[in-house]
Amino acid sequence: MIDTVKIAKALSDPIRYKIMLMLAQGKGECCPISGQEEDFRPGLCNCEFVAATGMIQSRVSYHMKELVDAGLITEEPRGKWKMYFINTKTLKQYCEQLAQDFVVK
Amino acid sequence: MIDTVKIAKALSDPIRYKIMLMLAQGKGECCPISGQEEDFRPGLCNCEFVAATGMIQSRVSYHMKELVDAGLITEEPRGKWKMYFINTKTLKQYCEQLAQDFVVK
DNA sequence: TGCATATATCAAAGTTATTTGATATGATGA
DNA sequence: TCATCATATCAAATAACTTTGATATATGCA
Repeated sequence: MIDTVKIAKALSDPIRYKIMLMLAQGKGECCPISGQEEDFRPGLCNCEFVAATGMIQSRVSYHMKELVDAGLITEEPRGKWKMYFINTKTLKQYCEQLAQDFVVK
Repeated sequence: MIDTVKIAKALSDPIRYKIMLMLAQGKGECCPISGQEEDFRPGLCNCEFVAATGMIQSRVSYHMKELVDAGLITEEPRGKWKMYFINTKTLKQYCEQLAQDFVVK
């Protein structure tokens, strides 16, 4: 069962929302990821957000953790980088839960 | 245009989420509203939440204002009471925006 | 009018979240 | 191994949010 309030809290910060948007767009410029493989998924590393937002690294790290904890993104180590991917499944479940709780009566 | 982050913030408090659930259920016991009229909409007054949650009145009032400001509920004075109604339109727009921002790419 | 009830607002206190700077961990590559 | 780079974690400071108790406003009714 998803934690609707926790997901809402994760989405309730403008910086985290922007990070989510960047992940959804999936356009990275910083780290060497390729898009030719069979199982390619767009992902971005921590330093991508540092570059794009001007925030210091520890601040980005804190927000990434919040998003991971809420299940909105997943992380995957790649060498010394860590790649992040948006988790559309959680977003879908979140919307479905909202619909069930509030709309469908 | 809806403010997605603001709506998420309004939904990110467990008390406000509970209030929303109560409004969606629309089962009031405190104030004299009838369900026979042609244009009847289920609504609840402030004191309903005070009774159901044990919170003091000013606290409920604060949270109702947060929900109203986010557009998640509407309010309507009825004599000395104020009735609240869930605004499913905003919830719908919120979900649509999430889908557009994060899922549809 | 005067009293009771319902809600709003305010300031102060309490709590939680965010930011920063420093330091630690862990991987890479010379 | 050693230096470098990317990320994580921590403690302290700051900022934002929530709660409370007191008071104000407004309506309804005797």
